[in-house]
Amino acid sequence: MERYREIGLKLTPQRLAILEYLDGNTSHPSAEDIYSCVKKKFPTMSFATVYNTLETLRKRGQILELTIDPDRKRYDPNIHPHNHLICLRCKTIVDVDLDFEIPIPDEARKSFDVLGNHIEFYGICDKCKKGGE
Amino acid sequence: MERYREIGLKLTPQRLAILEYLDGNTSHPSAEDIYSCVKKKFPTMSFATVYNTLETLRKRGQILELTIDPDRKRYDPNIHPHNHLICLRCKTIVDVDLDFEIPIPDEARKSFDVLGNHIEFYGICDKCKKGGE
DNA sequence: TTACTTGACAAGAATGATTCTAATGTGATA
DNA sequence: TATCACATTAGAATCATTCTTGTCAAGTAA
Repeated sequence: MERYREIGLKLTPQRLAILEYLDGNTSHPSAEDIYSCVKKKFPTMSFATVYNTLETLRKRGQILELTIDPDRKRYDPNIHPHNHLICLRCKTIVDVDLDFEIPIPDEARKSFDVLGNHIEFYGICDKCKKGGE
Repeated sequence: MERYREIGLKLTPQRLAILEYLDGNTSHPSAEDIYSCVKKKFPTMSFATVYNTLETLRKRGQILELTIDPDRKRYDPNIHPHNHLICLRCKTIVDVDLDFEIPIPDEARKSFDVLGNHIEFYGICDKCKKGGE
């Protein structure tokens, strides 16, 4: 946790609660998920604090902002290169840790500095397969 | 264009204008982009019509809804399997047509019906590289 | 060609995620 | 322990998207 102070973050109780919630969390929570959980401990917690903290962490490369869910942004504290699989029905996201060798296409390199890539797998999870029509 | 009638779409002038705008369009427009262009021809065009039409096309597999842009949904009339590269600054999206063999990981298959995948490349485009700070 | 039916359209309100504002509070440092 | 830069709060504002309701028109069949 000290590493956060080292990158110039003030460690407020609210931030620590958010960091603790995120630490090791593989549920790819939304801002709302984080807010409603941390609010239990800090009833005066504001949505703005959640968004501010997430943005600060993102800018310092401590979390990933995922765009795979069409309804809302999702956040991932695992910053090692990995990929994701989302259920198109319930929007559950799971990690896909296999490492694929994706060559950066010349076509792309011509006019872009390509910084990275991310593979989105999509499908239907078991739960939705059984429950849903 | 007749193919749209065949899949049960009523071909209204508004829809034809939207379809014409999308046909061969590789700019990955947002709903706003589509609206503001088509509105020139149909000044009474409503946003709801754009969204309704896009949703109808999507449900029938005639367009792709892209989630790669964190700010808004983007639409792609090219439904052949392909990937995308986005500029993190200006959100320009270009097609990456190379076909990668992405094996569906067992880990994922265990608890999901995996239906497909999509690779997002991200970087900075030449224009932003020069213009931006 | 006409009338019918179903689905599409328009206008604007509503929703909901996210961002902004302005006033107040507080870690970290010296 | 005082200071200051930055964080927090509450609530308003924004903006993409969806919904509602009344009207209209494409496609079909007579």
